[in-house]
Amino acid sequence: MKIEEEIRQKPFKDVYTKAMVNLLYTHSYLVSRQSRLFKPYGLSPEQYNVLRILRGKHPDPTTVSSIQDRMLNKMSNASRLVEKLKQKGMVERKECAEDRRQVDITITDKGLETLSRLENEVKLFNKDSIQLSEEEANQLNGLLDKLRG
Amino acid sequence: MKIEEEIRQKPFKDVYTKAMVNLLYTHSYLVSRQSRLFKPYGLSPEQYNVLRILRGKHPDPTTVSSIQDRMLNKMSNASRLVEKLKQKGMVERKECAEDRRQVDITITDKGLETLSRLENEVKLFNKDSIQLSEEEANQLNGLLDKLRG
DNA sequence: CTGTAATAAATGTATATACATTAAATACAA
DNA sequence: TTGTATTTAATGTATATACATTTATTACAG
Repeated sequence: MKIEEEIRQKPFKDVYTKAMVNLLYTHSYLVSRQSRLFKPYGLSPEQYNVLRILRGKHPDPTTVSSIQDRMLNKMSNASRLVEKLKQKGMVERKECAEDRRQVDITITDKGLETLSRLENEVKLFNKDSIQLSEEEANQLNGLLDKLRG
Repeated sequence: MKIEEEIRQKPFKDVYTKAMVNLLYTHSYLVSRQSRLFKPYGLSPEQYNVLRILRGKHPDPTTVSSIQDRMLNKMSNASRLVEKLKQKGMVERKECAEDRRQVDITITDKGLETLSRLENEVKLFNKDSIQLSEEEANQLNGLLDKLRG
């Protein structure tokens, strides 16, 4: 459905304002769905993302600041997200030997199992949530990459 | 920059997962910028959006549920956002005569003035934040509308 | 070496999202 | 008309974002 109908608004005067609103609205649509997907696993979308970052380095650890760097939301708070995951037994934390300011985070077996149980479901979910052909999805990726300048 | 570089990740195996991550990342990029834009005016991005909804109906009032309906984030909480705007003197609240369950919200002169001071700046901001040609921005809007099914 | 700057992580606070529950008013079927 | 269901708004709680500040450690200029 066109964005103007979805939020019951009169047509936008300029295409950039419309694109901004459209991006915000589409994001909300996707994240609401994601929350429902992850809920049965006791994870939020951001916690899931942190687990994926950690799996990418496993069995090597990742420092908190390196997690922050790779997070989708740069303004988020890796320190607190890691704490939540630790409470769930999905990550381990230990002081970094070479630089005692840093903290090494490693994903646990439980974390890896949770990711693996989610893997297929997430893949289907992503395809199902994005009602585009592969070619259109590629186009979208190109436009988003360009958009950010 | 390509999304894989921005979050230092290996290439995505499927285009839908890449599009999902790209949308989440681009949203975060835009909202972080928006927060900085609105901050000097004492508004959050969502509060600004609610003010715009109210201006669309002004001088008629809008009920809380109608605001909720038009919000970009359907899971948000119009009731609490209205309360914040009321504390800033930008909206008025009064019981609806025909249906006493409902509450009529009206934007105040102060709210209208704030929007009007922001108008040009926001327009420039949107164009500046979305580094696309008009044609590309139209394409993006089409893809986002289609994506949501 | 010493002191200052820079860096890493944690923490504090305000706002917002996600979702469940409650309270009041209204609609509507029996 | 009465009782049940529905609707509207408010509220409670957990999580996350945005940003400032603090604390500990390391880097590095003098």
